[in-house]
Amino acid sequence: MLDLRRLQLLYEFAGHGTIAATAAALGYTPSAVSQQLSALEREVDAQLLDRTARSAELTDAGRLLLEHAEQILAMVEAAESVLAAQNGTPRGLVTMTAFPTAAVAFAPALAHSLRSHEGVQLVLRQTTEGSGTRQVRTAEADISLVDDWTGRTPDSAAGILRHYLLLRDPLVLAVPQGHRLADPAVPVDLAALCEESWVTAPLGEPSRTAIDRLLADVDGAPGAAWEFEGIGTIMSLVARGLGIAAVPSLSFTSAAPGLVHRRLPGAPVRDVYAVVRASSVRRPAIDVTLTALREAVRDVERVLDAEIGGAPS
Amino acid sequence: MLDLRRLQLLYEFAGHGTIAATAAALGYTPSAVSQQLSALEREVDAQLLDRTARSAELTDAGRLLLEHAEQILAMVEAAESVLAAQNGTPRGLVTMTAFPTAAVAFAPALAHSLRSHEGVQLVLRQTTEGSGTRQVRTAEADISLVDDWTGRTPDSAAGILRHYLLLRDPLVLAVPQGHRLADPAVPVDLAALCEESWVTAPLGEPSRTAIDRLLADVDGAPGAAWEFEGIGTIMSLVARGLGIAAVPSLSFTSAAPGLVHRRLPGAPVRDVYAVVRASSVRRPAIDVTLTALREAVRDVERVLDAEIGGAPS
DNA sequence: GGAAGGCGTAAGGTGAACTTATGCTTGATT
DNA sequence: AATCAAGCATAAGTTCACCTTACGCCTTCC
Repeated sequence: MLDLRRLQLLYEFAGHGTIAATAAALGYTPSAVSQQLSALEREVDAQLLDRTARSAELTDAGRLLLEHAEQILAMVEAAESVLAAQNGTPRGLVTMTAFPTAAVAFAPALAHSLRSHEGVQLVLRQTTEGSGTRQVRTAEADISLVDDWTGRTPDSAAGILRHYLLLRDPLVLAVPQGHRLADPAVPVDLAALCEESWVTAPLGEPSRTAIDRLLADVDGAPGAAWEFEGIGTIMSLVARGLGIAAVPSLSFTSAAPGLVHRRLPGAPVRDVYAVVRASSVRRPAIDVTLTALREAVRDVERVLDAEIGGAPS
Repeated sequence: MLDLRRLQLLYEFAGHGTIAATAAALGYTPSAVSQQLSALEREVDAQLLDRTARSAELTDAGRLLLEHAEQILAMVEAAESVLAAQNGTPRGLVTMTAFPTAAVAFAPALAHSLRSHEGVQLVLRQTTEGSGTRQVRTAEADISLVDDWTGRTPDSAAGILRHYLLLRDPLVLAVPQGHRLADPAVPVDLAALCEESWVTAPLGEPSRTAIDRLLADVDGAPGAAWEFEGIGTIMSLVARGLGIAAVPSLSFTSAAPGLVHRRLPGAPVRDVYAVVRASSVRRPAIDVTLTALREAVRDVERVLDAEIGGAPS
């Protein structure tokens, strides 16, 4: 293994021309320089200097090594300065997963908020139902956006995980334009809703369970004519007049035109959390991503407020 | 100044994932690795590892430094292997100067002989009258080809310089095709030559002095109708029938067609030397160039022999 | 022909780096 | 729940590399 200090010495020697001058320039004795250059020669097993009684100059091999040394030293210097320059500024790869609605809802605002941090590279991936927390635990992801319909504050697994509440996302009614309920003047009556044609998520999905519960409170059930997977599919079918649906308000960030939303009295609300390992909270890149996430949430809330009217309680 | 061994340690750590495994792989104790990585952190003044009680992993800064370290280490390795690979094989820049005739005469054969030494880069430059030796002394050139009409062996300046006799180059007669003297059967009579029309170099040039001396021996002088500078010019004028000329035989390596040569009885001969600093003889690149030069001389002699017939005495 | 300047080697001291020893924390196993 | 094993950090000691001092050799300049 070559020694950088000796390469530096070779470089300085090439600049000064004599061992004595090199030593003087670096604050060493000539003897030290001579010994170190000899050691360098032993290391590369080649004669680097042509030594006479009163002078020493580079051989061809010395010049060859010098060329490489200059490149290497320049690269080392570059590495040092790069590291010094962005000491403290966040940087690195952040892997984030999110349930589908959140992924599409926050992605644009997130990208915008992170644009000022050039060194931070974000990978955003959709998760299937409920695997987000596991992914954070196993370090498959650094951050995961998860939703919770129970309203209980999640346990943070003995301090390993940390949960940040991002927003509360109520179920709202989606109706096609021109529908009777699209008129804001018409009150939303839960009991009457049961008579409508519904487009719903399959049984077992949290949002389906939530609307079933709500209507069960008034002793009804959605006229579940159509069951489809995927909020996007459901919304587009509603827009085409197939029926009405109950969807989380977040879905309206990417709603097709021709859709009207109505607030549902007493509607269930889901809590949207960011899950992070406690150990990675200190990482500047994670920290920056989390604040960017909160910014993105504010952006989304502002858009939803303007569209749906009135912040979700 | 960063330390390469520590960068290597960082690199190995990144590959093994744990300090203990890194230590085991390199034959160190875990303590040593831990201490050295800590030292590296102090050097760059940044936290490179996220250390917990039972694990340690790279931070973003660590990964950043790792990227640079990989490049640097690769470059160092390349430098080492390059130096090792051509240890002993000649290499480097060789600067050679030569009086004009020799430069054009030897250049092609030299280029051919040096083709097998990829690392040797030759710069060949023409010199003006008599400056070759000075250029070698002052290290403006490594080798210089000089000519000497005196026949004395040159002094080597107290061992600093070294002279190698390359060839003896006689003055020959150049006549145009169709000229009376172009017939080999016609004997060359010095006294009769004085009646010819001559193309000569200007007074003071060694070749001019030489022919003047030769003809003075028979109480004559060239009918110097035309004086021109440059052997090439003179030869081409002779080829066009302007007159005859006496030129060193070397000039015929690049003679225009339509020229015939005749040997001059008792013609002066110049000695062509290669001058080198004694200190640089040991340089492999110089050594290789000198042997290539001798090869080139043999090539040129062979060509001249075939053309002029009979080696110059 | 000294004197000076430059280079190399020998010997000695200092500091860095590695080892050994020890303790702490965490995750797994019984 | 307790013990064990694994991994990391720190403290102290030892070894070795590197720098200095001292000295000799050679060349060059006055």
